[in-house]
Amino acid sequence: MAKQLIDYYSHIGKMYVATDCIIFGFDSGELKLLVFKRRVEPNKGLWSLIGSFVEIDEDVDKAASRILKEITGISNVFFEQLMAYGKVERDPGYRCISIAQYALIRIDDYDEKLVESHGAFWYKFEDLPTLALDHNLMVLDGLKRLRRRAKYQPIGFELLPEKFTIPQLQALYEAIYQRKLDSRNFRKKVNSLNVLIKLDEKDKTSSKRGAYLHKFNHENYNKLLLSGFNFEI
Amino acid sequence: MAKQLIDYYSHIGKMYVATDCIIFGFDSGELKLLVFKRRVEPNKGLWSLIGSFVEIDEDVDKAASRILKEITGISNVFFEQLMAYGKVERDPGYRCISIAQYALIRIDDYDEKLVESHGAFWYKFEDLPTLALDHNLMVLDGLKRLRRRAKYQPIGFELLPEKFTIPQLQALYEAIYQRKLDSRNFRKKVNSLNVLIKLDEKDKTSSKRGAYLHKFNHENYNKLLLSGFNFEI
DNA sequence: TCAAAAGTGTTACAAATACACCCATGT
DNA sequence: ACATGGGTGTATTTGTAACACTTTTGA
Repeated sequence: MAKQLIDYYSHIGKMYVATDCIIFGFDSGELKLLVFKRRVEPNKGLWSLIGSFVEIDEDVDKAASRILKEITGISNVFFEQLMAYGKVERDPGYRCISIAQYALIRIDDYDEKLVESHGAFWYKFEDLPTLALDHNLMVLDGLKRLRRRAKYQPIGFELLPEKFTIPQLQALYEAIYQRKLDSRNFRKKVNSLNVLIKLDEKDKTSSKRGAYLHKFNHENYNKLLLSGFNFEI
Repeated sequence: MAKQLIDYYSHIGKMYVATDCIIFGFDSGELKLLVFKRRVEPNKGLWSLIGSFVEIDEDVDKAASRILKEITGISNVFFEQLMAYGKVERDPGYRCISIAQYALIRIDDYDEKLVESHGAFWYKFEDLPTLALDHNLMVLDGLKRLRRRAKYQPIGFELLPEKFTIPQLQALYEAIYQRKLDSRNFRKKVNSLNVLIKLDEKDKTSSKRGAYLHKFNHENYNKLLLSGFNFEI
């Protein structure tokens, strides 16, 4: 089949494969999405996700790493494939299948200049504008996945800076689920996981009293990932 | 970008897109997978999933429907995209990205002749042989997804015939999770969902006493799908 | 009459939820 | 001194898990 089909698409056109990144961030207590002014047709000028064609000698996930590195300057951004979008008419220009990835970023971390030089903007999730092509659909699917995933992996933690406070963590989960959580129950749950190390420092940026900073116990965190885990809140 | 890139891949080779189907079935109390003797290179003669290239003017999910229809003779097989597999070296012949789909079949339903004429075989899940390319990986990922999905959607029901008994339903879940379940707890849970209608008929194929047949209350079932749902067992 | 699967309830334990007040500090 | 967000404990409810016997009937 390989040989007969090496020119499978030649008489009818070409198949393109791209990958697009749904980049979630968390800042000022709000869930945000990184979007870009589109510089190419179709839909030039619209906001869109950032993406790229997949090179012929490049793994799909490598392509996503490459994009994320280019945009954020960080080379170990957490990301995971969402799914492929393969409707014929999804891109009016030509036949292009896009593999959507969702990525979680610690907004503190990323190189702000790089982001700005790419015409990017962090949109609050609720205020998201119409995006190019089928990108709004991708984003909705991405959020659904994020929510589901957050229940059986401590995935939300990927969105926080190295050191963070419990109220910040709670605000993150409130942003993901779009509802208020009870702080006592939340703390109880988080503590029971045994993955946080309380530091002696306080963060006073959001209150006079200050909240204790915490960091990860990566060892326990990894154990937790393996043993399967439930963060139903 | 569309115009500059219309020949993006021309100097280096072509990008192929295929879709492969992980077809789960359930029969004689066991979870099974439909596999095929591969008739084409690479890996000719090995068992493999059934798949096809995606036509240039064909939606990816339409391609999957087409394959499933061809093989099983059924046109409304339940299936869902798993994810795209995009490693460069996944197919040694040429660059081909495959979008894996997982499908659930009521083994009673399908056209047995069609399946046989395609060189297909229902393998017991535990006895699965080495499959072509990265298909074993796809299958493992597919099972993981099936298990996770079965917890928040009554997806397992798709694998059963129109009329089925509670013990059959339980055996199905036991096959999916590969562990014994307590029949009293199982029945309690199933009943609490309010999606089954008990019929007056009995199925006596597996016991002298016979077990009551049930069918779906599709209305309640759909409500359940929407309201989010928990089938932790 | 017996073998084999179907069907049925209760108790113990664990987890989720609901709920309200004092604390520390900068202004 | 007061406003603001941080931090803490208990009681109730809900759901999960463990557990064993009786029923039906064809062979």
